[in-house]
Amino acid sequence: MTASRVLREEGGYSEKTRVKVMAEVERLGYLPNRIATVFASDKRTTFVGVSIPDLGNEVFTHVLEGIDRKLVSFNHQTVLGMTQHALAEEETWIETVLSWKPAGLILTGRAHTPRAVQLLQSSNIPLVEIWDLNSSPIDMCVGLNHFDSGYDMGRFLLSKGYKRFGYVGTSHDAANAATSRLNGYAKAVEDGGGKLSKQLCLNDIPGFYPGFYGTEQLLSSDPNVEVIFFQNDNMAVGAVQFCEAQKISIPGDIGIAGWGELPIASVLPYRLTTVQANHLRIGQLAAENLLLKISGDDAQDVCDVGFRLVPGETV
Amino acid sequence: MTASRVLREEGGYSEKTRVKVMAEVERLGYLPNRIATVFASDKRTTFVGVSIPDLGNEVFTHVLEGIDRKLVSFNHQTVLGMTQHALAEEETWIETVLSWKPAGLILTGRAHTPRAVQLLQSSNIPLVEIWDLNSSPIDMCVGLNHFDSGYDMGRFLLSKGYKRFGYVGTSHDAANAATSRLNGYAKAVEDGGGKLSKQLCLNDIPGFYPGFYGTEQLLSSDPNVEVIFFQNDNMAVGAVQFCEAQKISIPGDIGIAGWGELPIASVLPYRLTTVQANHLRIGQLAAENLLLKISGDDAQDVCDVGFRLVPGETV
DNA sequence: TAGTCCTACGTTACCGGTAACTCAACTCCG
DNA sequence: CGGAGTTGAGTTACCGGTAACGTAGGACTA
Repeated sequence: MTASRVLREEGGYSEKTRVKVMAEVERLGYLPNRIATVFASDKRTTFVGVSIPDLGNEVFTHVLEGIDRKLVSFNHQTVLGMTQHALAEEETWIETVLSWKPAGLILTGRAHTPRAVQLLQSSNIPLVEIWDLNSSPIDMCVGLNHFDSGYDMGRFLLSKGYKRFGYVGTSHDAANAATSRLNGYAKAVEDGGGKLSKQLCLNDIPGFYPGFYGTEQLLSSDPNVEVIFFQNDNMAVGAVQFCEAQKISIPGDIGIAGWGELPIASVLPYRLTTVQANHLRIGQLAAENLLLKISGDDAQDVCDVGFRLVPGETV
Repeated sequence: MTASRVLREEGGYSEKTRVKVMAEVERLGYLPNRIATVFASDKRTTFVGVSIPDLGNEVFTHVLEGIDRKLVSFNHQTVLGMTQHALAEEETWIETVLSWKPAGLILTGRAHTPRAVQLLQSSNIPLVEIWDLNSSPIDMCVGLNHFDSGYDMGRFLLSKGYKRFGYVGTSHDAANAATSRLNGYAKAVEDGGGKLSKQLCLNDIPGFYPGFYGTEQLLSSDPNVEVIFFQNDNMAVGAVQFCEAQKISIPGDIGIAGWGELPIASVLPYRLTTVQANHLRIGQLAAENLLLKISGDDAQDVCDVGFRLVPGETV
């Protein structure tokens, strides 16, 4: 018991005893069994479950990095969950992770199975839903309004005089955030009297090459599209490469817009039209708020990190 | 006790009892406490600690994805550790993770602090060191020979007639694997009578933009360099963009070579000279071998996944 | 029919910490 | 100098599972 007190620096022991205990620790190469600690006092582990749709989508690696950096600096560990965009997978993962008594959870997306919601509520664990803003989260929420960002992009493109619009995305869509963007975009186009003449949902990750062949597909099925909004910047860059290869002039023949301001954008010879979203910041804020709740402090329930439309030279 | 047996499907109970137990489980919304299980029978958790240098380096997100996919399909969970390329950070992380009784560990890199090695050995936990091949691993190893890949690139570039060589990398270097490549490259250049006239180590992540400004720095300090080998493809693409912006012809004025065959390469209008390494495969193999050891089976101690030099049009 | 085995279920102790309590010795004060 | 408070250390019970063992009663066998 005295050794336990010394190791927890809880006080109630003399310096002489402390030295003796530490000497034994050293001699035995003693490593505490944290499992026993959690078990004993019905505490939680220092694990934080973090579910993201997948790592193939560059956007989420930035979010994850923001989360992990913050968690580590407060002595917590990230337990990864890749849900592959399937709510059923998420539910299974939540159940597993909860059985390990995590300190908290961070979930990407606001949609969950009813049973998952029930598990989360009854577990009473601090929880942050990230990515898509949710004004009534289960517990807390950090994100941005994807619908609005799509709507703003639609209005911006309309203001540039475009009439026939296209969209290319993938099924790798975090909790339908990209679909929200598409919906906002479609609404703006409709409100402004334009026509969303073609939209494509590829069964692929939203990377460079899907942007490349997605553009090819879209243009071959509807050559009259004047501007294409992509799920993210990497896809848009793939599109730009396709157009260059095909001698299609940008923005002369076609306009290209991306989303997310990914690293590739920084080395292009022109400014890509895109929406800037601070992915790292979402991760950091989510982890910060979670840590506040974990340590019993108050945290803001809903955090809107916002977005910024970047008018570029590709439209 | 009977309930415990039913839930573990261990046998030794009647169908009638099983139904009764399951009904109670349902009624109470009972979730087993896995912490108690681990504690009780001195078993291990289903966590696998995975340390990678950082997520900003795209290469490792692929490795991580390979690992996690495999682990999840065998009911294990990934506990992330970003060591930020610091052995001291790794040691701290190892100590923390070990105290949670993980089923196994996967570490990026072969260099560890002496204390870390001692902790790992005495914990007697299945362990895979990945990335750089190590013929005498602590336990197991999956990777490729980075020195050789650099050497081969050096020889290949020599065979193309280059005399003055450059290198641009970053300090974000997984366990000095990139440094091994540089050493191999330098050796080849020396052996072949060329001159490694300038090498740069940027304090940044090995991404597009560092490739861009790294090229600028290198060329301004030594304009006579004829070919540059980059830490990875993303940096090389940044370099290509820099050269296009400056109207420097590739491969006419300068040769560019990357490493790793990253996704961006698939949409470029020319084939980038690079080394192909199957990152996803490294992750999968590492997880596979680890799971074998965890379940008590034999696993290959050293796995060389190899590499393949891709002669492109940029040299 | 007695002895043996098997099945289904129950009992006990234990894993390694810690909360809550007890207690001796020492300090401090009016 | 006696009673109250403080300090450092020890004792006990408990967290929620499971290993190991115990046992009643039915089936099977010699």
